[in-house]
Amino acid sequence: MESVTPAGPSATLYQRIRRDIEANILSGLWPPGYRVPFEHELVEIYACSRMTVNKVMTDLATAGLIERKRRAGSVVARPRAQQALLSIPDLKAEVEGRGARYGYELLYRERRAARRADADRLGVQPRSPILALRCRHRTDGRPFALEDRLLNLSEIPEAEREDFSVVPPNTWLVGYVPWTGAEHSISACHADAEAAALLEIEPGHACLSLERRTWRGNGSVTAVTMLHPGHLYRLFARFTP
Amino acid sequence: MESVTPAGPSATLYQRIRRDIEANILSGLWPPGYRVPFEHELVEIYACSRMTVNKVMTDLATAGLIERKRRAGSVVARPRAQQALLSIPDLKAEVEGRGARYGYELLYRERRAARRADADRLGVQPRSPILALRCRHRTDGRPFALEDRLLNLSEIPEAEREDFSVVPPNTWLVGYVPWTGAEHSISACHADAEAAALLEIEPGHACLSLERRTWRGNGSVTAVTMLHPGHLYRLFARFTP
DNA sequence: TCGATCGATATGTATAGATATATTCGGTGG
DNA sequence: CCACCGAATATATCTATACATATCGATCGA
Repeated sequence: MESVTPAGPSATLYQRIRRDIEANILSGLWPPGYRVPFEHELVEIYACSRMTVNKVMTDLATAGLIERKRRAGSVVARPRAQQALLSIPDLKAEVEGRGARYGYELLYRERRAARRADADRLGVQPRSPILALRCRHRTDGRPFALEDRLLNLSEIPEAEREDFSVVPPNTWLVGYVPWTGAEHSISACHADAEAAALLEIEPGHACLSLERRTWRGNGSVTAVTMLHPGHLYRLFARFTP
Repeated sequence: MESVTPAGPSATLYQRIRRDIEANILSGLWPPGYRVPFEHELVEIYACSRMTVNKVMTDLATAGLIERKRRAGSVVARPRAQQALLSIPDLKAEVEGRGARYGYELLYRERRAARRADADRLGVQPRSPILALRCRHRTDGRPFALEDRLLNLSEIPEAEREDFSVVPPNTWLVGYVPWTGAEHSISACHADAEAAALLEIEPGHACLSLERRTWRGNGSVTAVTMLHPGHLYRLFARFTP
C-alpha cells in the first residue's frame, strides 16, 4: 500500500508529494524498476496541476531517484555507483579545530626550470618556471604530514613573491587562487628512509599518500603529494542523497 | 560586462539562461556576494516568463551556486569547503572495466547474534541477528581486496536467503537495497599475519583500509572493511564545481 | 513475414497570471 | 530615540493551458 500523507498546512504541496514518493522508494516499497504513477495519475491523487507534480518528478530525476522516459513513464532508478563527498580541509584549520597545536616548517624552497619529472607531475612544458616546496606539518609537536608541492609560476607568478616560511602553501592558495578543477589519488605506501626520518617514524611504516593536481581553466596550478603516517591520519567521506 | 549569449535553436531557454548565469559566476565576473539580477530583470533581458527564470534560479540555489532571500534578491554564494567526489564503484565492474579477469570467493559466512564488537561496528543492539561475511576479491588471479562485512538482518532479512557464494555482497546490495546514507573512513595500516596470508603478501605490508557504514532511514544496513594491498589499489576523486 | 506509417500517450518546455509570504524601508507616535 | 505599523517588493508556490517531442504499439501494405 503506497503512502499518501493526508493534506496538512505544515508543508507545501510540492514537499508533500515529494516526501511521499521518496518514502515509497527509500522504504523499498517501490523497488528499482517499479513504475512510478504517471503524472496525470498523481494529478488525480493530489488534486493539483500537472506543473506541480512535474516539478517533483523532474527534481527526483535530477537527484537520481527515478528515471524518466517519454511515453513509457517513470521508473525507480537502481542505485547509482557509490559516490561520497570527501572533505579535504585546510590542515591548520583541521588540527586547530580539534584543539591541538598546529606546527608548520618550510624544509625546502627552490625556483627552477621544470625537469622532466616535474613537468609530468604538474602537466606543464619542460623548462617552464616552477616553484618546488617541501614542508612539514605537526600536530602537538609530532610530524603528521610531509608535503611535496610544485607550483606553476606561469599561471601564478605571485607565488614567487611569497616565501612560504610562515604561511602554508595550501592556506595561501585557498585564499588567493581560485581553482576550477582538482583530481585526487589516494593510496597506501611504505615510508622510504628520507620520509621516515622527516616524519620521525621507522622506515617502512605504512603511510597514506594523497596526490592532488589542481587546475584553473586549462592551466595547471599546483601538484602536491601529502604523506601521512598511517596511524596519525585518516580521511573521512560522507554521503547522503 | 555580463555575458548574455544570443538566442539559438541549439538549446532550450532554460539551458541558455542557466549557462549564462553559471558562466558569470564560475568565471569570477560575479564574485561571491554579488547580487544576481532580480527575476523580473532576467524576464526583461531574456524576454520570457517568470516561471522560466524562477526555475533556473531555484535550481541554481539547490546546486549551491547562489543564495536567495525574499525581498533582498539573490546573491552569489561563497565557495564551499574544499570537497571532492570520491567514486567507490563495484569492484567487479571496476576490474572488468579495465579488461582484467575478476575473481571472487566467499571465505566465511555465519549468521549469529551480534556480539559487542559487531554491535559497535554496525550500530545495532547486541544480540540482534546479523550475517557476518568474509570475502576475497581477485584481479587476474591475484588477491587485491579482503572484505569483512556485517549485514543487519533486522533491516534486510532477505540477505539470509542469499548465500553470497557467487554474487559479491556489494553487487547484491547495490541491486536490491536502496540506501540513504553512508560514511567512509580511509586510512593506511599494516597487514596482520592473517590478512597477509589471505592477500598473499608479506605481513606488515602497507594496506589501504576503507571502512564504510551504510544506513537506510534510521536503520543501519551494513558495515564493511575493505583491505587492499597498497601497491594494487588506489582511490580516485575528482572535483569540478 | 517484414517494414513503414500513423495515432495515442507521457513527458518536456514554456506562457500568463494569481495568491502567499518574508523582509526591507519609511514614517508615525509615544 | 525607539518601538511599532504598514507599504513596497522580491521570492515562493500553484493553477490552467498550450504546443513540442519521443516512443510504443497497432494497422496496413508489399
